[in-house]
Amino acid sequence: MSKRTDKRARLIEAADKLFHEQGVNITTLANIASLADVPLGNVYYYFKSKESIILAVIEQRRKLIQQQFASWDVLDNNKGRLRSFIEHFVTTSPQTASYGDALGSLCQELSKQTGEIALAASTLLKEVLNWCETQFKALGKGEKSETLALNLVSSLQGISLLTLTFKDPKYLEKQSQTLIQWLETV
Amino acid sequence: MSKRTDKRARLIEAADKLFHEQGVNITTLANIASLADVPLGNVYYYFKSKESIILAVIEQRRKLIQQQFASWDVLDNNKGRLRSFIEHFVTTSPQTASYGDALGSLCQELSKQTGEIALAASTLLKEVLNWCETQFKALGKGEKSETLALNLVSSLQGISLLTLTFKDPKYLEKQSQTLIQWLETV
DNA sequence: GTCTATAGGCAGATAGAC
DNA sequence: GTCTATCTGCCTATAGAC
Repeated sequence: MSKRTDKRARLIEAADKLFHEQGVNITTLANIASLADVPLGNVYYYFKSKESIILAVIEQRRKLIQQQFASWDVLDNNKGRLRSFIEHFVTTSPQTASYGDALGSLCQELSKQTGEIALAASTLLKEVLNWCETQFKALGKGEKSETLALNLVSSLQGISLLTLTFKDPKYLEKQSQTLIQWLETV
Repeated sequence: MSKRTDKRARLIEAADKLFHEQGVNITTLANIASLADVPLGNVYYYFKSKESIILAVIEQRRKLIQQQFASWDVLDNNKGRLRSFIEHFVTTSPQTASYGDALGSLCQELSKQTGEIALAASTLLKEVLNWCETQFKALGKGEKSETLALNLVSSLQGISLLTLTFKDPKYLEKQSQTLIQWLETV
């Protein structure tokens, strides 16, 4: 791996972490450069603007999401895939209590901006919805699959906001149990 | 009404609008002063800092929420109160598609900050949860009331995020219908 | 009470030596 | 490819005339 790739990757990783923990708008290029241990002026060799870093972070998140889905897609059990999706929210519930859901926070913040960035963020959430819909279809839910996917994703996003607001992972843990039970009844 | 009250109220109203439409962090005191038609330097006669404006906006939102609840509390029909709450989200769905839910956006953004402000925002959402729980108790749901309130509020907040992300009020409209049906079954 | 002018600091972005 | 120094502009906040 070349140095170019290495530093670039470190900057994206640092930006992703800070965007999640502090928010995109508050995070400065100096913050990112400092965390990535890259001199501020050097950032502009890898990214032409803050906006292009944001886009790179979105694409990084896309890869991460696709990897998670790929790791669950190998499961034989149809409902097990959706259970894994829900349980993943429990795994990250402490971070969610401190900083919110990474994807939800990003969409919330970027959707108020105009242009390319808001669109890019929305396609991320769309991929999540599509994957869930695919799982429900594999369960034979047919036309209902879209609605079920919408219910699942919005429920997890909503409880993530409450978990952040009240700074308590219990909200997410409890709602996940409810959703796993719900999964058996639909 | 004194001039003091008038200008102060205009500043709070302008800040509330801009915080919702752009986000708290992006909004500058110059933006607020301009929209309220108050000279920038004069803002500091009414508020000692940006933080104190944010707190004033939160308290303004609290009054608004309490007024809405009071207007629904006069309804005789127990379920009708909760239906009014849900239908209110439909009424504001176009704004939600553009700027997100006002309360949810505020909590999302402020919860990542430390200190007094995050706490103040969380008590707003808590009041909403408490009101819903009270309504479910009036319906005789007893111990289940807290869980039901949590389901209702998180579902509305989650779908508000999707509505914003995909810039389409339909998400909120559809989910509201689902929730009103759900209300009959619980 | 009101408003202009501006201080002081920090943001994004660039120039140019190495 | 790398990094220091810095430009330019905007932000919060203040000073002080009226």
